[in-house]
Amino acid sequence: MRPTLQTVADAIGVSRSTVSNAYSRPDQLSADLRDRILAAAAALGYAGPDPTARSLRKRRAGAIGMLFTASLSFAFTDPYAVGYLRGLAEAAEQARTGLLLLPLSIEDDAAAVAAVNEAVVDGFCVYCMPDWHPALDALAARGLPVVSGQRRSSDGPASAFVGIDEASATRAAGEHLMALGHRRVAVIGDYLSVAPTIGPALLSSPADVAYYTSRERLRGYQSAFAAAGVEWPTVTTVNVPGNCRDDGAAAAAHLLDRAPRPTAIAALSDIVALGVLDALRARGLQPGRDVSVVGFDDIPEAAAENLTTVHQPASERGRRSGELLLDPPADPADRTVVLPTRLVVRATTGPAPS
Amino acid sequence: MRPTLQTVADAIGVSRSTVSNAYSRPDQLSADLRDRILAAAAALGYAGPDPTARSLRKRRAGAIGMLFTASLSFAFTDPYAVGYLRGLAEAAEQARTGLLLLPLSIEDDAAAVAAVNEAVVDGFCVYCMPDWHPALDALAARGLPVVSGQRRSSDGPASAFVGIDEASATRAAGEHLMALGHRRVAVIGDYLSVAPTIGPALLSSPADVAYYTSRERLRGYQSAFAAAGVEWPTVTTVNVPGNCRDDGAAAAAHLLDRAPRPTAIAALSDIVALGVLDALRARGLQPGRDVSVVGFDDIPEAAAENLTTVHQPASERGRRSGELLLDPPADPADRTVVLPTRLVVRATTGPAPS
DNA sequence: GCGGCGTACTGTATCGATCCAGAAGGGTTC
DNA sequence: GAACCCTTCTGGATCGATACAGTACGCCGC
Repeated sequence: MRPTLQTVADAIGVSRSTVSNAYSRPDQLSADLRDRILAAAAALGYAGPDPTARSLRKRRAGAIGMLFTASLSFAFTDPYAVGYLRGLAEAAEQARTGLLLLPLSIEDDAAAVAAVNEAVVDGFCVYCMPDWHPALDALAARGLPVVSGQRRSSDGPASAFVGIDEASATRAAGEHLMALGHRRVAVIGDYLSVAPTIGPALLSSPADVAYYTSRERLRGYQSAFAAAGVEWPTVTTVNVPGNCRDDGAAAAAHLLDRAPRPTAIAALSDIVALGVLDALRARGLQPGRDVSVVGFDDIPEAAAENLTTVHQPASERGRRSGELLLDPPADPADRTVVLPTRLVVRATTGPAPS
Repeated sequence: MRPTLQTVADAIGVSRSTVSNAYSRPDQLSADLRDRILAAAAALGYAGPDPTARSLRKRRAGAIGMLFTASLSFAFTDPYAVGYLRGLAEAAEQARTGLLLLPLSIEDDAAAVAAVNEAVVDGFCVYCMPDWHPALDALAARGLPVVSGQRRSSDGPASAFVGIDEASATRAAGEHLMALGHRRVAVIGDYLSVAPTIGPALLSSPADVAYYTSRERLRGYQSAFAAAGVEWPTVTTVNVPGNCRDDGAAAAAHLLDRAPRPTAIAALSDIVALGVLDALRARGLQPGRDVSVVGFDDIPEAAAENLTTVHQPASERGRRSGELLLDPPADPADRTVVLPTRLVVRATTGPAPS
């Protein structure tokens, strides 16, 4: 049997509490006794207080949980998500806190709920989860502090927000397209339709989208387009099941292989936008001349491929989220952080072809 | 006060055990009673059994710990590490297990040890840690299963290995350089000298390096060079404090700004090799013609920049590590997995200039 | 009518620590 | 030398659950 505090205590004839103090409160006992205790512990192969038991008694887990888009492994394929994670990890590291990534299998909601309920953490960060996901309800039920990047009507008072103004970010991008004279436009994004398939989303309104980030970004485009007289029903929306390059290319095919093709394509993420660029090149079309393309996020690859996009501070978003979670400000007003975004115009947007 | 099992039990006059069974073993009580219990729990705001207490009693944490190079946030800047993490996350997800990233501050060893001792996990994965790091001793003391990518003399019997044959991987790369006629060669890597500074490492032998991965990779180069008559003392070694592009460029400067400069530079990672390429370009030198450069890892950027490198399967390494940790094979022989590597010759190596 | 059996639920022990009120002992103060 | 303090250590209560042996009871067979 593995040794416990009691084992060590018995070995040298002191009380359990004293051994505990030897580890956790060295000022509570003489240096001499402490040395003897640690020596005895080493001899017995006792590695120090059991973290689980300690967590139970201290009511502190020493870790924060991270709830991520769909599949956990997927998070590591998106450079933007990696940037966010880096920031979050920085904050956790600073506070000497672990970072628990939760397995959220997309097919199995019950497993996701179980993951939330079994997580030994002091709080949660939520990032890019569809609004309807049952894990979010489970999370609210646990009553732990939550920092989210998406507002949700049912958010409790313990919930904080760190994010950007998604709608005004895409409004700027939309105005850019309108100013260039584009009138036949399309938008590609994930969670636009319920079914996880590549194809037209047939959205009567952005409000129908059940995923905060996509919904808000669509709203921004909608208002920019409307201001230039381009009404929503004339805008083609295409859904992608995953936020990845291949899906972006496949979705673009739906738009490019029909006439008349749109003169501008707005993707709700850079990864998807890069896929659109692939599709253009495959058809001998030049981005920015034949078809304009806008992304979102400004990941490193976007600069490398000269993609016009909306910049948002990925790692800072993660870092601020972590800080807010680990050290919540007393004033509720400080629990909402809106970070700045900016339109980065590069080579993939240009005047609409006449 | 937050409700507990007892609160719910008292509310409807059953025992604590029965409420526990309602959640964990539904077959142990009538469906009717179970419904009443869950209803009462919902009314009281009880979100289900406390994960910490459950972990203590069940002797299972439901998470695996990850010990990473130096700083946690740093891990997310290296595409190879991200690939490894993706694989590990995949395995964890499959097993419905969380992934706890531990904060290993590089300046503060005591904090790192504390992080290991306080981690509520069922096992650990170790990746890219210097051999001497005290956290590794703390880890061994905890007696939990460990899967490591580096062999260490003090590894316990519970320890498994998933990795590559580092030395033979670099031997292949070294032979490639020798076959191209290079005789004045240099190696850049991290942990080559004790001090975390950019500069010559002054290594009398690879055996002096206290970091498994770098040591083995150097050994491979040493043997390839020696076979071609290039003795170790004539090889220049340069240390980089961090595994990043800028450090690689700065280290290359030490080699390129003196005469005679080496005709080939081997970097122990792609990230550093890409920095070397930057330094070459900054001096108007052409990689593969004026100076040959070899990397290690074969990250996506390596292909994009046509870097000759050694491919190793990043995410598979992570995935196999996770699988081995979560489902340890009975036969100790199966606890060692050596994955294949392969030299990928691209444009940054060429015949030695005469 | 009684043993045997299965189902539904109870109650105590236990997981491995920390908290905290209090006791023992030595030294200081007046 | 009584009162007081400080340091050092103790022991019972507690954190919130699960394990497991045991009880109560209905039902079946004979």
